[in-house]
Amino acid sequence: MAYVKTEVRSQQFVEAARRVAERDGVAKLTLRSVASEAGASLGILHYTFPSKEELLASLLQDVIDEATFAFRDNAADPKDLAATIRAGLGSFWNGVIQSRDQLQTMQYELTTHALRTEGLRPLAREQYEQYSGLLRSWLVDVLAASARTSQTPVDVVSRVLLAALDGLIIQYLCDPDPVRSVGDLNVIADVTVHMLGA
Amino acid sequence: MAYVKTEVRSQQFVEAARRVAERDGVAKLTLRSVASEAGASLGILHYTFPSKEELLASLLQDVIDEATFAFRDNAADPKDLAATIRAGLGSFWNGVIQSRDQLQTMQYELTTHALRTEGLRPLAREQYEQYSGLLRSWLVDVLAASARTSQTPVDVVSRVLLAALDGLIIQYLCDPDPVRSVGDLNVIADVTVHMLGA
DNA sequence: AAAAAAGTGAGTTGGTTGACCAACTTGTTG
DNA sequence: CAACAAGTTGGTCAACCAACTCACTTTTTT
Repeated sequence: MAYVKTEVRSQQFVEAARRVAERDGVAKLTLRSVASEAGASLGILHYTFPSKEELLASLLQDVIDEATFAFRDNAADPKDLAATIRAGLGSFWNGVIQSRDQLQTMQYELTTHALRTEGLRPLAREQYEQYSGLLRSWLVDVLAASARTSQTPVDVVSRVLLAALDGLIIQYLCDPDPVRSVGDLNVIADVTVHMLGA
Repeated sequence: MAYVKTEVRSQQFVEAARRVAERDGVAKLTLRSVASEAGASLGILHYTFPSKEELLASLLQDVIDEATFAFRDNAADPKDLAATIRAGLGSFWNGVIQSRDQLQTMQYELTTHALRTEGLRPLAREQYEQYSGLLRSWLVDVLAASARTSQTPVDVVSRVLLAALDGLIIQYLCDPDPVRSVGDLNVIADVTVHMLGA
């Protein structure tokens, strides 16, 4: 095993942990499985992450940091706010459908695990603050592009929108029907426009 | 341990399993912990449920069967559909807030577990069909009371509403702020009325 | 060249887990 | 009431697990 700075090694382990958690589930993530996945010895894992909880905290943080909804790709049309919203949500949903289900499942597993683990609970909160924050800034941009202000507070809209998308993902995981989910998504888009007050 | 029919024993174990899963998390639900919780020996548990998966299937089925949103308590006001919706969702949300968080957390744990377990996956689907079905029939009743028809297909409305509520629950679990959540809920109520086409 | 950092691999401790079984007790039935 | 089915018991099993130690080697830094 090559000699690299702990910082780098740490990142490698986090990536290995992510693969394991995604493939086998958070419940089956053990230090051994992670070490094996990373092709490293158990000793060095323990050297890098003194405890399993610290590894999981880093994994969750990594998942949080990575979250960047692919909204910005679509240029905001100043004239048609509704179309911009629809396009943004559409490209987001494409990402969800294309990413294998296991990634989404892992996120819920991580969240519930964090809720059950005293030391990780703040991260669960941070996770959702990050998500709604991303949606919020997207909405702010979209509104700015069409020189409007929202009727409902943007904070509220972003949280409700996040909630709807979150629930839609769960339903999609339980019954992966692309047609149905896209139909539901369009209604969510309409409803979002309505909240913004069009 | 008294001799009782397997059917009864089975129900006792499911109840014990529910208590354990709720209190300690699905991950910590072991045959031993369930047997101990039920005050029974490990052997009789294994006799009643030949495998852990069968026990979990029964538990999930039990959770599904139990689901009855407390909507019907509020009489539908034929004149004010919006108020009826708001009242219904409000009483539902009261139930969520009053029920210890752990019950909700357990439901997500059960769902993700079912998604990861080949034999249980159909139950995850059934779970969400049941939930959206309950919302659907409530909406149908509410609409009927005010002699209206929905602009958006009721199936779609019930799924989107379910999604929003589901997501709201997760956010509430991660950051239990009653004031914020009730504010968000009211927006969801408005949006629901909008979907129905008022 | 010395010190510090990174990595190794084997081993220990003290557990938990799901599955399984032989023997036993109780209930039921012919 | 004998026989059989149903229910119950305590214990065994092999596998796995997290956490940690330790003596040691290799690499990097100073």
